[in-house]
Amino acid sequence: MISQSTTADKQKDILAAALRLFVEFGFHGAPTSRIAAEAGVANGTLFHYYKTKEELMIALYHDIKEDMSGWLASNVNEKDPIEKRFRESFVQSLQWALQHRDKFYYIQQFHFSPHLSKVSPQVIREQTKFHVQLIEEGKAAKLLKPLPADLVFTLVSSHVFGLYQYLVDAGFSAARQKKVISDSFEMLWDMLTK
Amino acid sequence: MISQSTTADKQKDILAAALRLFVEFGFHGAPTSRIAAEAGVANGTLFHYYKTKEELMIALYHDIKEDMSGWLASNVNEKDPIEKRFRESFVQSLQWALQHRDKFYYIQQFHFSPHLSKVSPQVIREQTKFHVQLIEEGKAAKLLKPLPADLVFTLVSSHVFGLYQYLVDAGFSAARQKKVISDSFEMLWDMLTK
DNA sequence: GTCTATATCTCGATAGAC
DNA sequence: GTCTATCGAGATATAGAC
Repeated sequence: MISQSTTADKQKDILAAALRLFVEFGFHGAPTSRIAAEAGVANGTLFHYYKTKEELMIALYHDIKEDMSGWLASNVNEKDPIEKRFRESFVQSLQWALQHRDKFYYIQQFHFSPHLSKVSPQVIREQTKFHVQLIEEGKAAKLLKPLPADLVFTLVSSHVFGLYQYLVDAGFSAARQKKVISDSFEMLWDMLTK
Repeated sequence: MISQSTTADKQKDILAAALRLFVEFGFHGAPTSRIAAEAGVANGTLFHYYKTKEELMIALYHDIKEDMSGWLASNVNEKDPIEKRFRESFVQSLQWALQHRDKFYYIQQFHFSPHLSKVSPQVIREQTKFHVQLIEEGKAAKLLKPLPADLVFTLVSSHVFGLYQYLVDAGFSAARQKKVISDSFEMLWDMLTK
């Protein structure tokens, strides 16, 4: 019988504590001792799961990336027409980010750190595949302008990042937020298609 | 007579070494001892100019920001019509970034770190004033769509960041690069005006 | 797998001569 | 202002009992 422990999953606790502390204090200001303490595990336990602090940082990065991909996979319907999938990818990325601000912040923090270089480009490429394929489809269907897919991907991503920052700073109501997201997508779509 | 020492300016050396090491190894991986060594000054000298490591990080941030502002101020002509100034701000921001990659990277690294919170929002606001005013002007002249200036600023900034990343990854020739920047601005401009 | 205890080291920061 | 010398604290990581 497979062990289905009802006790706390220490590994998840460690990742959760690491997320909280890295976001609040940065990689520099969050010692492993404190991460272990806040996760409610012994110091040695942390190093049992992650051989080094950096390994923990990278594992956390991957964990969050998976979370994000899973959300998109289950909120974007592969049967929908291209434009709808495009719109949903955009909207749902923003929704996920707004509902997981710590995680989204961590991704950015990690991305602009020397630790990113420890993640193989291969793996990073893999993560964008979903989006790049959608863009290629859009180009093939003559919906999108004939721009390099990488450029389109970059511009869309930036649009998401920028809009996210704007919405966080503005602190709108949920309804207003939805409207701004929708309008912004329209602008982006026009830019890429007309 | 004002002292015009011809000997090395230690403070500048420290900032230059800090930039190099922070970019390569991150805040966590760049000890003050090594920064001092690489700057060719004694450990104590570093702490004479900057009381703490964080103070050094913040000073470096401001130093780079000033550099960037200075570049824009001297490359965007206040007498030009709005659209030209808009375009020049965009193009020159990218040119500066591409020619000062370390500095641009540092700004981003700092921006997504908890240390940013040590810089007063007042000061950050001040840094965007130049751009926001230009946007307000564009709105008043009915050139730009009637969108919130903060939103426009955010979208333009993101566009610059994204395009920068694309160009760095692509490694085009100078001529090709110029063309992509120009075309991208056209797309952005259409999005914000039509 | 998990804990306690601890080794080893390095870092940021200070003191004080020059 | 600049240097040498050094302190004390706290960091990552390991060893070994349970």
